[in-house]
Amino acid sequence: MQRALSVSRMTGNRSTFPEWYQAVVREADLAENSPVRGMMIIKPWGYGVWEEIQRDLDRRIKETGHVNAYFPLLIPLSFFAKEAEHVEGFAKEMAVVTHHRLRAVDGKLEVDPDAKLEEPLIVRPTSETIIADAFQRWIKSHRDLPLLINQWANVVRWEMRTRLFLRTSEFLWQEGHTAHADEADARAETMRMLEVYRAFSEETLAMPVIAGEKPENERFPGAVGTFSVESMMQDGKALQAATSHYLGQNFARAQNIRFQSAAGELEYCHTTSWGASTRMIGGVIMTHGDDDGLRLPPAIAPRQIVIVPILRDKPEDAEVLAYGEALAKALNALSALGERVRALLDVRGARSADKRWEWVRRGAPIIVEVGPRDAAAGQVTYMRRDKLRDGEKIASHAVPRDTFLAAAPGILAEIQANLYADAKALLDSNIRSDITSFEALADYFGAAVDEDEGAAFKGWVRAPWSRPTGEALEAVDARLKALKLTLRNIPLDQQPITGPCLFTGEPAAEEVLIARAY
RNA sequence: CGGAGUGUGGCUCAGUCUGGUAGAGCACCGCGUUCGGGACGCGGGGGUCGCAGGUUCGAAUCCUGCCACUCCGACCA
Repeated sequence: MQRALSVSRMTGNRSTFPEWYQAVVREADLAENSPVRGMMIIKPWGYGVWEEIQRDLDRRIKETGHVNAYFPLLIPLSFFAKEAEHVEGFAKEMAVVTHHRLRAVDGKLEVDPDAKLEEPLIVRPTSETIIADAFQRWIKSHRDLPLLINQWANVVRWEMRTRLFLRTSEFLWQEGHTAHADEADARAETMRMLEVYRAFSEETLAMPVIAGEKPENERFPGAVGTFSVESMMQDGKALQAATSHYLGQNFARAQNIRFQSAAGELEYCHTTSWGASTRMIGGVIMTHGDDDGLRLPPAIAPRQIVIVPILRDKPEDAEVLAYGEALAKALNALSALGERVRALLDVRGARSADKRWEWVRRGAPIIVEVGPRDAAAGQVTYMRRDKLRDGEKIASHAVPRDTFLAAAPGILAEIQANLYADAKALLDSNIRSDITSFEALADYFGAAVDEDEGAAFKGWVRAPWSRPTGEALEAVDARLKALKLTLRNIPLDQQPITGPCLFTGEPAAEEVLIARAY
């Protein structure tokens, strides 16, 4: 039997995992590269997934008291200079607009030197500075606080090396920006949104994560504290799925965001920012995909149930189509996972077998076939994308139509839960906390760092450490880098410390998560 | 920006070493037989062989330069 993908993700050869990933993106019709280097075209099925992600995450953001607004795409260069670490962190990847007009010379367009901008404009890599500028004007009194704003937008970061969804020069995201009267309130906000991301990742994306604080060398430029949710991909590498930052008063001081307190004093606000992007789609692919293509959690599947009619260019086709239409209508009237079921009757003129496999590759959670026999018997034949195969055989189930209608919402919920359980099992069984020395760490991940090193799957390590800072932390980072490892985060959910610091031998303060990362 | 590799119909590639009328499979279009587990037959459409120069009677093939893409690093959501 021919398989959906020409490459398998689990061949034991590490270099094929990226190939498998690319094959899924292509075969599932999610996105493709564009004429502009590093910028992707998100195709309708991929964008449909993003719309479901937006819808669910937007609801969670609003339920926690935030409102949406929109700020400009272009930011005056001088705004970035106001926060030293911030500009330093983004300087190397900013796209700059310097002119506002072209002119035609000998039939060719060129930049008009007379149209040079007084001040260059930056295509936003993130919007802290332009939003801070607005906050500075909006906030006068403690009664204006907290100010809780979210923006859905695109941003541009001129990346050297890009990968569809995981790292593109332009990406779509939401960025939350809030201002508070004091540190405690701002820190509570930072943690509240981290929890929103945790819940969203696990409940909606079916992607288990470990939430924690980033070590200081991994902080967002300009932040006092950065927190992340980290997810384990099927090759064992970690993906930072979302981040939440406590910015202290850094941006408030840089851009003069002040309020008059109840006591009449002028005080600087404490601000936060937090974001999640189209990268999460890459995470979903690498968490749930298999050798037949994508498997979508029902919560974010643009179509949760796809009905493929078995047609034969015969009079009985009309009956099959009518049967299918009625079934789609009945399914769309149901609710599952807290919202309306999204079902589709695929009436395109392609062969049934081709359509069926296309939906398998795209990851539709339930694929239903209705043919003359089903129509006559009042039944449906369906297959579940989470359990597509029984060995080499496709596992399909024929049940009475009413039975299926009654069961469908439950099956969708079960698929959602199954995908999560599988990913959770991978995560839980691949975090080692029995590594007690740096040598053992190097041993586990393999001292060799050449090309063909990673034959075996390597998970993550939780290890005690003394939370070094400054140069001591840089030294730790350098030692890890030699092993292609990074500090992911310091899990909020700490386990008992098992020994001294893995790096310094000093008494350990807490556990840190170590992994190879995207 | 470094290292490696690849550029030939939409896709995957052969052909390049050894210069001599541009090919295959898949996909696409038409007709027919099929269709309930990734169909088959017959017929068709589609490529200035990444770009620019050079060598040659003749270049996908040899030479020079450039460009793009992929993978691996550095950077990062």
